[in-house]
Amino acid sequence: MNRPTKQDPDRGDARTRLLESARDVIRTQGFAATSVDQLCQAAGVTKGAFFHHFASKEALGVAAAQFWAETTSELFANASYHDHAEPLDRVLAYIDFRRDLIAGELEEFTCLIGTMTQEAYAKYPAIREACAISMFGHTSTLEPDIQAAMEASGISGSWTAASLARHMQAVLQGAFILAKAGNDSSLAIESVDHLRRYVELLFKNRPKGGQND
Amino acid sequence: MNRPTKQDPDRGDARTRLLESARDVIRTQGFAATSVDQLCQAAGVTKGAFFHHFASKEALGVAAAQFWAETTSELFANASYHDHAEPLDRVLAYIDFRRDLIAGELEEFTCLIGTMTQEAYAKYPAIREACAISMFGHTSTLEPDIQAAMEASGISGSWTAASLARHMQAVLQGAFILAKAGNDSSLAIESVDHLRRYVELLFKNRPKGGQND
DNA sequence: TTGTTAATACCAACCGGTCGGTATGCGTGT
DNA sequence: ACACGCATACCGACCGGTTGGTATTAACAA
Repeated sequence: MNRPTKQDPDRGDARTRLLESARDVIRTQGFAATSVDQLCQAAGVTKGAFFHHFASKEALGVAAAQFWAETTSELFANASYHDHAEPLDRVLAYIDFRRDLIAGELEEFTCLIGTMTQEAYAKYPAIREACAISMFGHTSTLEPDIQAAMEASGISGSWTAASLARHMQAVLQGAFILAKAGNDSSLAIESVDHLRRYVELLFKNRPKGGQND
Repeated sequence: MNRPTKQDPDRGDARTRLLESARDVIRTQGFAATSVDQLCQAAGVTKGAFFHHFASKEALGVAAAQFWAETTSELFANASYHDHAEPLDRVLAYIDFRRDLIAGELEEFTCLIGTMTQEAYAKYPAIREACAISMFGHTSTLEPDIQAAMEASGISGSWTAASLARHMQAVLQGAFILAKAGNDSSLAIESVDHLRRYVELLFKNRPKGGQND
């Protein structure tokens, strides 16, 4: 149980454990259905510690979204889908990577951001904002590869690299919802497969150097 | 304020108003964040009336999902996208219809089922089940047109009509989440446009009578 | 090295208020 | 007469948040 130092001011042990617990519990139960007491029990800390680190339950939601953004961006930055020479291959490898992540229990692969967004967008604007930053921050990392693939294929259609990146995110989010509704992870994989086919079709049947749409 | 009669046993005035209020309030705030008192106030009834019609808050969630399924299936059954000779045109017209529904405020076009599924899938199995019936009940209505379009185009790929119908639903659900995160309905429209392009590409560049994938 | 001060991390008990749910009474249509 | 639809009043449990306080550490002076 190491304490933070002046060189590392924030980031106490209790704080991290609370954020990890928040990620796991909120992902399964949702934000509103999760009580502060439940979070404290899961993290093994007291309520006093909770409100020492977070001004409110909403503030924890914001911090959890940021924590999610940090940890997942690290995961994607270190992933091997970047190791392809062709930009289109990197995009397709990203989709394969996301597909492979869909394994095991629902609580382990679904997205905290998507779950919180639905509950928070009207009631907790600060959480919605943090979710937006996390979500669109991630999609923006996909844009360079998509853009390069478009240029390599001579595509200049009515859609942009940014919009395709966001659409890929939308498919994943929707896939998670269907998996939850049907309680079957293969429903999510199914949609990711359709997404991969879409990207393949987009870049395969291009008119050389012309308008695509 | 007409009361229900013995000839018209269910569907009392208070019950319907509660279900309509549940649809509107839960869609914006989520299920867990919505209190029974709030529902009663929105419907203009007392708590006694609430628990007269619904055994519990969870039972209201189930009834709200069924109510949603009834009203939306009526909307889709009467829509004009069925009035096309070619099955592929009916599928594309369905997508256009869904696209046109995305207008106005978020609370008016987003999906109650998708919202409730995220919160209920682990904590309220009965609600999850009701959401699954509503969601996949709707996607199954799309299958005949997709199947007919596949046969008309001689497509027999690695995907099925049912899976494409579910993928269309996934895109819509994900599009709603992105719209909520970015607080911008055009983010949803953008994804629906990608979905339309996918369906067009699927059926346009077919090998005549051969394997498509 | 040691004593002092200040800041931080954390705890246990508790607060007013709200939660989902219940018990019961009462007016109305049949 | 009486079943039904709903209102009023109320309950114990739990909610998010606050309180006063303690243990640990860093910073600095002697």
